[in-house]
Amino acid sequence: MDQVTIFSEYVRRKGLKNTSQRMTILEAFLGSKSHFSTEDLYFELRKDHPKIGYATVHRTLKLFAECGIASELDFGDGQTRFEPLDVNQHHDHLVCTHCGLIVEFTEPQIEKLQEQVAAQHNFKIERHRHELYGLCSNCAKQS
Amino acid sequence: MDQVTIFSEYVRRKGLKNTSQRMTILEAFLGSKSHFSTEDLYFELRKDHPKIGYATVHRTLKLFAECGIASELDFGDGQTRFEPLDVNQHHDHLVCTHCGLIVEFTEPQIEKLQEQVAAQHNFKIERHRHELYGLCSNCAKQS
DNA sequence: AGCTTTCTGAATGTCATTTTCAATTTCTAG
DNA sequence: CTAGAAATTGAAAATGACATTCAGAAAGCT
Ligand SMILES: [Mn+2]
Ligand SMILES: [Mn+2]
Ligand SMILES: [Zn+2]
Ligand SMILES: [Zn+2]
Repeated sequence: MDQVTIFSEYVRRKGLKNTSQRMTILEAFLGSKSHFSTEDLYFELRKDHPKIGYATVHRTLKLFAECGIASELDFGDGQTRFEPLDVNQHHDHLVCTHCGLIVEFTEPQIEKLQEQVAAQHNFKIERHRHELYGLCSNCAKQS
Repeated sequence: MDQVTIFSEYVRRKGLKNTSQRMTILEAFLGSKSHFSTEDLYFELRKDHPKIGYATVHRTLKLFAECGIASELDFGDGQTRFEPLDVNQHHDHLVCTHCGLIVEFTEPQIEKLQEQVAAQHNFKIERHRHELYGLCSNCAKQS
Protein backbone atom coordinates (compact mmCIF):
# COMPACT_ATOMS: atom_id res chain seq x y z
CA MET A 1 0.00 0.00 0.00
CA ASP A 2 1.53 3.29 -1.05
CA GLN A 3 1.89 6.38 1.07
CA VAL A 4 -0.91 8.32 -0.61
CA THR A 5 -3.34 5.50 0.11
CA ILE A 6 -2.18 5.12 3.69
CA PHE A 7 -2.73 8.82 4.24
CA SER A 8 -6.12 8.89 2.51
CA GLU A 9 -7.38 5.96 4.53
CA TYR A 10 -6.10 7.53 7.74
CA VAL A 11 -7.94 10.74 6.92
CA ARG A 12 -11.15 8.89 6.22
CA ARG A 13 -10.89 6.69 9.29
CA LYS A 14 -10.35 9.67 11.59
CA GLY A 15 -13.18 11.72 10.12
CA LEU A 16 -10.74 14.32 8.81
CA LYS A 17 -11.17 16.13 5.54
CA ASN A 18 -9.43 15.92 2.24
CA THR A 19 -8.13 19.37 1.40
CA SER A 20 -6.11 20.68 -1.48
CA GLN A 21 -3.46 21.92 0.92
CA ARG A 22 -2.95 18.46 2.36
CA MET A 23 -2.59 16.94 -1.08
CA THR A 24 -0.17 19.66 -2.13
CA ILE A 25 1.96 19.11 0.96
CA LEU A 26 1.86 15.34 0.55
CA GLU A 27 3.11 15.66 -3.01
CA ALA A 28 5.95 17.97 -2.01
CA PHE A 29 6.77 15.72 0.93
CA LEU A 30 7.09 12.63 -1.23
CA GLY A 31 9.09 14.46 -3.88
CA SER A 32 11.44 16.22 -1.50
CA LYS A 33 14.89 15.14 -0.50
CA SER A 34 14.93 13.58 2.93
CA HIS A 35 15.81 15.01 6.32
CA PHE A 36 14.22 18.41 5.79
CA SER A 37 12.83 20.71 8.46
CA THR A 38 9.32 22.17 8.46
CA GLU A 39 10.84 25.45 7.37
CA ASP A 40 12.69 23.79 4.47
CA LEU A 41 9.50 22.28 3.11
CA TYR A 42 7.54 25.46 3.76
CA PHE A 43 9.89 27.56 1.62
CA GLU A 44 10.02 24.87 -1.03
CA LEU A 45 6.23 24.90 -1.20
CA ARG A 46 5.96 28.68 -1.33
CA LYS A 47 7.57 28.73 -4.76
CA ASP A 48 4.46 27.21 -6.33
CA HIS A 49 1.93 27.82 -3.56
CA PRO A 50 2.56 31.25 -2.06
CA LYS A 51 -0.67 31.24 -0.05
CA ILE A 52 0.04 28.14 2.00
CA GLY A 53 0.57 28.79 5.71
CA TYR A 54 3.44 27.67 7.87
CA ALA A 55 1.06 26.28 10.49
CA THR A 56 -0.66 24.14 7.89
CA VAL A 57 2.63 22.68 6.72
CA HIS A 58 3.57 21.99 10.30
CA ARG A 59 0.26 20.39 11.19
CA THR A 60 0.26 18.28 8.07
CA LEU A 61 3.75 16.95 8.70
CA LYS A 62 2.68 15.93 12.19
CA LEU A 63 -0.27 14.18 10.58
CA PHE A 64 2.09 12.29 8.27
CA ALA A 65 4.09 11.14 11.26
CA GLU A 66 0.90 10.12 13.05
CA CYS A 67 -0.33 7.94 10.22
CA GLY A 68 3.08 6.35 9.76
CA ILE A 69 4.26 7.69 6.42
CA ALA A 70 6.79 10.09 7.95
CA SER A 71 9.46 9.76 10.56
CA GLU A 72 10.43 12.65 12.85
CA LEU A 73 14.17 13.08 13.32
CA ASP A 74 16.07 15.08 15.88
CA PHE A 75 19.76 15.53 15.27
CA GLY A 76 20.12 17.90 18.18
CA ASP A 77 20.39 21.12 16.19
CA GLY A 78 17.12 22.51 17.49
CA GLN A 79 15.11 21.68 14.37
CA THR A 80 12.89 18.67 13.94
CA ARG A 81 13.48 17.02 10.60
CA PHE A 82 11.26 14.67 8.63
CA GLU A 83 11.73 11.88 6.15
CA PRO A 84 9.31 9.71 4.20
CA LEU A 85 9.09 6.40 6.00
CA ASP A 86 9.05 3.09 4.26
CA VAL A 87 7.58 0.63 6.73
CA ASN A 88 9.94 -2.25 5.98
CA GLN A 89 13.11 -0.28 5.33
CA HIS A 90 14.35 0.90 8.67
CA HIS A 91 17.66 2.70 8.81
CA ASP A 92 19.73 4.80 11.19
CA HIS A 93 21.98 7.82 10.58
CA LEU A 94 25.52 9.09 10.45
CA VAL A 95 25.60 12.87 10.90
CA CYS A 96 28.58 15.05 10.02
CA THR A 97 29.03 17.64 12.75
CA HIS A 98 30.99 19.89 10.39
CA CYS A 99 29.02 20.08 7.13
CA GLY A 100 25.70 18.55 8.16
CA LEU A 101 25.90 15.65 5.72
CA ILE A 102 23.52 12.85 6.65
CA VAL A 103 24.25 9.28 5.59
CA GLU A 104 21.90 6.39 6.22
CA PHE A 105 22.99 2.98 7.42
CA THR A 106 21.50 -0.41 8.14
CA GLU A 107 23.12 -2.98 10.37
CA PRO A 108 20.93 -6.00 11.09
CA GLN A 109 23.34 -7.30 13.70
CA ILE A 110 22.96 -4.13 15.74
CA GLU A 111 19.19 -4.36 15.43
CA LYS A 112 19.32 -7.92 16.68
CA LEU A 113 21.63 -7.09 19.58
CA GLN A 114 19.44 -4.26 20.74
CA GLU A 115 16.48 -6.61 20.76
CA GLN A 116 18.48 -8.84 23.07
CA VAL A 117 19.36 -5.92 25.32
CA ALA A 118 15.70 -4.97 25.57
CA ALA A 119 14.73 -8.56 26.30
CA GLN A 120 17.29 -8.76 29.11
CA HIS A 121 15.64 -5.78 30.75
CA ASN A 122 12.08 -6.94 29.99
CA PHE A 123 11.53 -3.91 27.82
CA LYS A 124 9.12 -3.97 24.95
CA ILE A 125 10.72 -1.72 22.30
CA GLU A 126 8.42 0.61 20.38
CA ARG A 127 11.10 2.50 18.49
CA HIS A 128 14.72 3.43 18.78
CA ARG A 129 17.18 6.08 17.78
CA HIS A 130 20.77 5.34 16.88
CA GLU A 131 22.87 8.18 15.54
CA LEU A 132 26.61 8.41 14.99
CA TYR A 133 27.96 11.96 15.05
CA GLY A 134 31.38 12.84 13.70
CA LEU A 135 33.27 13.97 10.63
CA CYS A 136 32.43 12.74 7.16
CA SER A 137 35.34 11.74 4.95
CA ASN A 138 35.47 15.14 3.25
CA CYS A 139 35.48 17.12 6.45
CA ALA A 140 38.00 14.79 8.07
CA LYS A 141 40.42 15.48 5.21
CA GLN A 142 40.21 19.25 5.52
CA SER A 143 40.88 19.44 9.25
CA MET B 1 41.21 11.95 38.98
CA ASP B 2 37.82 12.68 40.49
CA GLN B 3 35.18 14.99 39.17
CA VAL B 4 35.80 17.77 41.66
CA THR B 5 39.47 17.88 40.68
CA ILE B 6 38.69 17.80 36.98
CA PHE B 7 36.35 20.73 37.41
CA SER B 8 38.75 22.72 39.62
CA GLU B 9 41.58 22.30 37.17
CA TYR B 10 39.34 23.27 34.29
CA VAL B 11 38.32 26.43 36.14
CA ARG B 12 41.95 27.32 36.86
CA ARG B 13 43.12 26.56 33.33
CA LYS B 14 40.43 28.74 31.77
CA GLY B 15 40.98 31.68 34.13
CA LEU B 16 37.52 31.25 35.63
CA LYS B 17 36.74 31.81 39.26
CA ASN B 18 35.90 29.50 42.08
CA THR B 19 32.59 30.60 43.51
CA SER B 20 30.46 29.23 46.28
CA GLN B 21 27.55 28.82 43.87
CA ARG B 22 29.61 26.61 41.57
CA MET B 23 30.72 24.43 44.45
CA THR B 24 27.18 24.16 45.74
CA ILE B 25 25.90 23.15 42.34
CA LEU B 26 28.73 20.66 41.84
CA GLU B 27 27.92 19.00 45.14
CA ALA B 28 24.22 18.75 44.29
CA PHE B 29 25.09 17.51 40.81
CA LEU B 30 27.27 14.70 42.10
CA GLY B 31 24.80 13.72 44.79
CA SER B 32 21.72 13.85 42.63
CA LYS B 33 20.07 10.96 40.91
CA SER B 34 20.95 10.88 37.24
CA HIS B 35 19.04 12.07 34.21
CA PHE B 36 17.69 15.26 35.75
CA SER B 37 16.76 18.42 33.93
CA THR B 38 18.08 21.89 34.77
CA GLU B 39 14.76 22.63 36.38
CA ASP B 40 14.91 19.46 38.51
CA LEU B 41 18.29 20.40 39.91
CA TYR B 42 17.27 24.03 40.33
CA PHE B 43 14.31 23.12 42.53
CA GLU B 44 16.35 20.55 44.41
CA LEU B 45 18.95 23.23 45.16
CA ARG B 46 16.41 25.83 46.22
CA LYS B 47 15.51 23.78 49.27
CA ASP B 48 18.83 24.58 50.89
CA HIS B 49 19.94 27.54 48.78
CA PRO B 50 16.91 29.71 48.06
CA LYS B 51 18.96 32.54 46.63
CA ILE B 52 20.57 30.63 43.81
CA GLY B 53 19.47 31.67 40.33
CA TYR B 54 18.17 29.50 37.55
CA ALA B 55 20.59 31.01 35.07
CA THR B 56 23.52 30.15 37.30
CA VAL B 57 22.42 26.54 37.56
CA HIS B 58 22.00 26.42 33.81
CA ARG B 59 25.37 27.99 33.06
CA THR B 60 27.13 25.77 35.56
CA LEU B 61 25.67 22.58 34.12
CA LYS B 62 26.89 23.66 30.68
CA LEU B 63 30.29 24.19 32.25
CA PHE B 64 30.22 20.66 33.66
CA ALA B 65 29.46 19.31 30.21
CA GLU B 66 32.27 21.42 28.73
CA CYS B 67 34.88 20.11 31.11
CA GLY B 68 33.75 16.54 30.66
CA ILE B 69 32.21 15.64 34.01
CA ALA B 70 28.63 15.81 32.72
CA SER B 71 26.84 14.39 29.75
CA GLU B 72 23.90 16.13 28.12
CA LEU B 73 21.02 13.84 27.24
CA ASP B 74 18.03 14.40 25.02
CA PHE B 75 15.21 11.88 25.23
CA GLY B 76 12.99 13.87 22.94
CA ASP B 77 10.66 15.28 25.57
CA GLY B 78 11.78 18.85 25.06
CA GLN B 79 14.02 18.93 28.14
CA THR B 80 17.75 18.50 28.15
CA ARG B 81 18.83 16.15 30.89
CA PHE B 82 22.21 15.72 32.55
CA GLU B 83 24.12 12.92 34.17
CA PRO B 84 27.51 12.73 35.87
CA LEU B 85 29.91 11.27 33.35
CA ASP B 86 32.51 8.70 34.18
CA VAL B 87 35.06 8.92 31.38
CA ASN B 88 35.62 5.20 30.96
CA GLN B 89 32.10 3.97 31.63
CA HIS B 90 30.09 4.72 28.55
CA HIS B 91 26.49 3.51 28.48
CA ASP B 92 23.32 3.97 26.48
CA HIS B 93 19.68 4.12 27.55
CA LEU B 94 16.36 2.35 27.60
CA VAL B 95 13.54 4.84 28.11
CA CYS B 96 10.01 3.86 29.17
CA THR B 97 7.55 5.92 27.16
CA HIS B 98 4.84 5.33 29.74
CA CYS B 99 6.38 6.03 33.17
CA GLY B 100 9.64 7.71 32.18
CA LEU B 101 11.86 5.06 33.76
CA ILE B 102 15.40 5.21 32.43
CA VAL B 103 17.60 2.13 32.46
CA GLU B 104 21.23 2.12 31.40
CA PHE B 105 22.82 -0.54 29.25
CA THR B 106 26.22 -1.42 27.86
CA GLU B 107 26.74 -3.67 24.87
CA PRO B 108 30.35 -3.82 23.66
CA GLN B 109 29.36 -5.71 20.53
CA ILE B 110 27.08 -2.87 19.44
CA GLU B 111 29.85 -0.38 20.11
CA LYS B 112 32.19 -2.42 17.97
CA LEU B 113 29.68 -2.84 15.15
CA GLN B 114 28.99 0.86 15.01
CA GLU B 115 32.71 1.51 14.71
CA GLN B 116 32.69 -0.77 11.69
CA VAL B 117 29.72 1.04 10.19
CA ALA B 118 31.50 4.36 10.59
CA ALA B 119 34.67 2.93 9.06
CA GLN B 120 32.74 1.66 6.05
CA HIS B 121 31.53 5.20 5.42
CA ASN B 122 34.86 6.83 6.21
CA PHE B 123 33.30 8.61 9.15
CA LYS B 124 35.33 9.60 12.17
CA ILE B 125 32.92 9.20 15.12
CA GLU B 126 33.03 11.86 17.82
CA ARG B 127 30.05 10.67 19.81
CA HIS B 128 26.88 8.70 19.38
CA ARG B 129 23.41 8.34 20.74
CA HIS B 130 21.61 5.06 21.03
CA GLU B 131 18.27 4.99 22.79
CA LEU B 132 15.61 2.32 22.93
CA TYR B 133 12.10 3.61 23.63
CA GLY B 134 9.29 1.39 24.76
CA LEU B 135 7.53 -0.07 27.77
CA CYS B 136 9.37 -1.16 30.88
CA SER B 137 8.35 -4.47 32.42
CA ASN B 138 5.98 -2.81 34.90
CA CYS B 139 4.20 -0.72 32.31
CA ALA B 140 3.99 -3.61 29.87
CA LYS B 141 2.16 -5.68 32.51
CA GLN B 142 -0.46 -3.01 33.21
CA SER B 143 -1.46 -2.43 29.61
C1' DA C 1 43.80 47.05 50.28
C1' DG C 2 43.22 48.33 45.49
C1' DC C 3 41.99 47.02 41.11
C1' DT C 4 40.80 44.23 37.26
C1' DT C 5 38.27 40.43 35.76
C1' DT C 6 34.72 37.29 36.29
C1' DC C 7 30.29 36.04 38.23
C1' DT C 8 25.55 36.31 39.72
C1' DG C 9 20.56 36.67 39.37
C1' DA C 10 16.55 39.03 37.64
C1' DA C 11 14.86 40.38 33.73
C1' DT C 12 14.57 40.11 28.99
C1' DG C 13 15.43 38.08 24.44
C1' DT C 14 15.32 34.20 21.15
C1' DC C 15 13.44 30.85 18.35
C1' DA C 16 11.07 26.59 17.09
C1' DT C 17 6.83 24.95 17.91
C1' DT C 18 2.02 25.12 19.17
C1' DT C 19 -2.36 27.31 19.81
C1' DT C 20 -6.06 30.57 18.90
C1' DC C 21 -9.79 32.27 16.28
C1' DA C 22 -12.54 34.16 12.61
C1' DA C 23 -13.28 33.17 7.96
C1' DT C 24 -13.42 29.47 4.64
C1' DT C 25 -13.93 24.84 2.92
C1' DT C 26 -15.47 20.12 3.04
C1' DC C 27 -18.90 16.85 2.84
C1' DT C 28 -22.90 14.54 4.79
C1' DA C 29 -27.74 14.28 5.10
C1' DG C 30 -31.98 15.60 3.52
C1' DC D 1 -28.50 19.92 -5.36
C1' DT D 2 -28.21 22.51 -0.94
C1' DA D 3 -28.11 23.70 3.93
C1' DG D 4 -25.72 23.15 7.94
C1' DA D 5 -22.52 20.81 10.98
C1' DA D 6 -17.80 19.89 11.45
C1' DA D 7 -13.16 20.38 10.13
C1' DT D 8 -9.52 23.35 8.15
C1' DT D 9 -6.87 27.25 7.10
C1' DG D 10 -3.53 31.06 7.79
C1' DA D 11 -2.17 35.13 10.37
C1' DA D 12 -1.19 36.29 14.62
C1' DA D 13 -0.19 35.49 19.24
C1' DA D 14 1.21 32.26 22.91
C1' DT D 15 4.30 28.95 24.78
C1' DG D 16 8.34 27.22 26.82
C1' DA D 17 13.13 25.83 27.04
C1' DC D 18 17.21 27.92 26.59
C1' DA D 19 20.37 31.88 26.10
C1' DT D 20 21.82 36.60 26.86
C1' DT D 21 22.08 41.15 29.07
C1' DC D 22 23.57 44.17 32.55
C1' DA D 23 24.43 46.41 36.94
C1' DG D 24 25.94 45.22 41.29
C1' DA D 25 28.76 41.70 43.87
C1' DA D 26 32.60 38.63 44.50
C1' DA D 27 37.10 36.69 43.46
C1' DG D 28 41.75 36.83 43.54
C1' DC D 29 46.19 38.83 41.78
C1' DT D 30 49.83 42.22 43.15
MN1 LIG E 1 17.10 8.86 6.85
MN1 LIG F 1 22.64 7.32 32.02
ZN1 LIG G 1 31.12 16.78 6.63
ZN1 LIG H 1 7.43 2.28 32.56
